[in-house]
Amino acid sequence: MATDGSVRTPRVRAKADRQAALLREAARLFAARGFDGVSLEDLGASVGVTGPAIYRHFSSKRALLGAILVRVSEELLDGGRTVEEETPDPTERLDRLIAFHVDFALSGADVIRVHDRELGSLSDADRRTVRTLQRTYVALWVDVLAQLHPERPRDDLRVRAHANFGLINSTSYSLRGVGDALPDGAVRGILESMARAALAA
Amino acid sequence: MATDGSVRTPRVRAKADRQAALLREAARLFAARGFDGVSLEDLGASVGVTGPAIYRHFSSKRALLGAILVRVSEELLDGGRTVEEETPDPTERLDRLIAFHVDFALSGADVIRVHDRELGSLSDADRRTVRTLQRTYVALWVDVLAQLHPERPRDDLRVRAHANFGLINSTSYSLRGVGDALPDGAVRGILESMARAALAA
DNA sequence: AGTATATGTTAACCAAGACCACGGTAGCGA
DNA sequence: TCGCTACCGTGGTCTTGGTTAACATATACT
Repeated sequence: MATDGSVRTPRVRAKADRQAALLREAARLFAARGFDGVSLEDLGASVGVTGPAIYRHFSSKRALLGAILVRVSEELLDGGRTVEEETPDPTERLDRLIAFHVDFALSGADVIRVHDRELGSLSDADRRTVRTLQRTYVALWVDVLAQLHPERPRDDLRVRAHANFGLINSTSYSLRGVGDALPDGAVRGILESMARAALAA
Repeated sequence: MATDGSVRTPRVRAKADRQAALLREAARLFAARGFDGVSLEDLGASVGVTGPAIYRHFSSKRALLGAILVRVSEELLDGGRTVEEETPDPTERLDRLIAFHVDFALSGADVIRVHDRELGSLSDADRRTVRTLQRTYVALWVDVLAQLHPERPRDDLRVRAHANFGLINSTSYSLRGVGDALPDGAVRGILESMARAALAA
């Protein structure tokens, strides 16, 4: 019998599934109506349980938001680190960072939207964690940019990195009812070329 | 004696001042803590008045938010229209639109932040109004871009316009504790050159 | 001066919603 | 089969906060 953390029985799997469903639905609802705009009752209903049942999976509503934001920040940083390790050449590394971030923004628009919208609703501890992960991710971009533009001060590059995120993350806003008219992948190409041009300017 | 709408006496001026203060403080607080994160008591206190007193100036909390967002959307559109009328040449017009929007974002970071964050907290009527103003403003950008890139479909250009807004509006997020290290006006220059490059790509 | 009106205050009212306590049920090992 | 435990539903508590009601005051016009 498995005494380690592997899946043991339908019971634990069911629990894991429900947790995953809660995280997914919470991201969707928070993105659409905001953290305060979603009641636990609503959230529970959208995964087929009542409100208080959520406390079997998360210790509070804030903790649930924390789980979402910490996870997305980690995924972002992990992806960025992978690119960093695999791509020594700065020019190519920047390209791959852009591609990764665009991909991330397009596939997880909900989560991205919550990410830069509901930071203030976090517990202090979670907010510190997320902020640190974010800062590290930004630093990773600033490092590449510093290699490509050694003459520019780091503060300058930080502003550019943030502007770049704003550009790419715009999809989480604009795709509401527009992007569907464009062929699949077209948005990706547009954003990548715009980001490259903006960062090279 | 003035029977028209002009300022008559200290009374009306005081009222106008208080209204203006409320709008200003509300924008600041909503930007910092979100619409639901600010109570009328908080807001009142920050202008030297109790919570319920706000009802002498606005019919509801939502109406107050509506006033902020409608006003900013109108200012944006007005500014855009002025540029449109005064600048026939497309290249120059785009440059001036960029300069105007950057200026707007830098001077009214709070309002910008609230603008693309709390649209969902509006009454239906106000939301329609704001959306219409927004659409018109976007169309104004798409028109210029269409002159410069006649071969591109309008949906393509709309995505570019939104990405451009995301880029420029990023200041309302990133300036929290970064931008102060840069000389005044440096951020403006960075954003303008990035926006130009991104839209030309 | 005297009255009406604009603007505030304080004290309720009320709904929404996060969270808790209790009881039931169903899966899991013996 | 028999408990044991995790999970969930129901009902309730308590706080927060928007909104209204009743009352006070100062201003502005007659």
